[in-house]
Amino acid sequence: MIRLGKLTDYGLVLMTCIARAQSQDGNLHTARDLAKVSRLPLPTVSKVLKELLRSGLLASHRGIKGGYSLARDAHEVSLAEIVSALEGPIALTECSTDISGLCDLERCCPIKSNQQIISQIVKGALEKVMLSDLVQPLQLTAIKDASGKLVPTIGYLSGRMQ
Amino acid sequence: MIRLGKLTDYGLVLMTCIARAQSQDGNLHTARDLAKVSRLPLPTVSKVLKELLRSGLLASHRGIKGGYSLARDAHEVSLAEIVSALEGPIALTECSTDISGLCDLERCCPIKSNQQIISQIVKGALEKVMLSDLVQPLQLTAIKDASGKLVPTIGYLSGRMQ
DNA sequence: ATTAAATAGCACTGAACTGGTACTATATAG
DNA sequence: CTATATAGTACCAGTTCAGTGCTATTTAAT
Repeated sequence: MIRLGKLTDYGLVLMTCIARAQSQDGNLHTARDLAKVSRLPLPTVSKVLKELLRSGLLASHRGIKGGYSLARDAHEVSLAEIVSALEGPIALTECSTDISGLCDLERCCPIKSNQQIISQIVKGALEKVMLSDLVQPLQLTAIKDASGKLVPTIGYLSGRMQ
Repeated sequence: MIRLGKLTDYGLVLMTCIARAQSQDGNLHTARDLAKVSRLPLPTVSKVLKELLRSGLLASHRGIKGGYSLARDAHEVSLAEIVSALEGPIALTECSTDISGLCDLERCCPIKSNQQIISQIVKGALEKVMLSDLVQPLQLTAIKDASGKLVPTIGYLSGRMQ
């Protein structure tokens, strides 16, 4: 299984919660409130929010009446950014990053260039989905590429899905 | 970083090695030979090959003059299959699998259905790349979908890349 | 038949990573 | 000045993973 850490999962949930609430009241949201809404333990929520802040995806305000809010509009934040913020650069293997010296095979690895491309494919897929898309239900659809093959993509539902 | 275990990485390298060699001589390949070619430690290579065998991606022949070979043509094995064989079902989070009871939020998780779709996107991307594609260099290209957006995809190089 | 070489299938271990927690410092509204 | 919130760091425990070792089984060649 291609793993995404639990904290990243929480991050997606929290960002979605903030985006949902913010579209309604536009206020700041304390870690305490978000923990209650998301039903996640407060310390963990706090930790994740700090990470998201550090990456510039959230804005914060200290002191009493403080809290967190989205730094950008939900339409302008991709899943790739959220994942990168909590997991580091998106790459399927260490070899796929630009950092060298991580892999013994580096000199002669037969598939290095291909791996980078594979990572790019996955990254591209995540870049296509925006935070705003998570606020409302999505539907998986497919389009045909130049050669007639089906390419999975996403789109909004015209009716209700669930 | 979306992680793929080292063993899975090795699996991709080994499958590629076998596919490359097989297209030339068509013989069986012993774990020992593959370890030498891939420059990976023999015990680990052996372990990975056993896994790939168990998943039906490889065929084996015991005894002296034994070895491994591809169970299917390289054109008919997708990366998704290789990854699944070594990592389990492709899903970005446990929530995305069909197994229930793994997540406390299950009852009220606000983005469960979306997560399943996200996993599907990534899985779809991996299903589009076949083992045979790894044997020769790939190039990342982009096509336009119905709405005019660019969709990352892959294609062969007309010239030399490296 | 015997032997050598190869896969099959365990079970084990050491290390790294991750999720989670605690504590202290800092800022701010009232 | 105080209560409440974030900021930052450091730490701990559990789990997972890569890697190893050992034994059984199969098979070709002698």
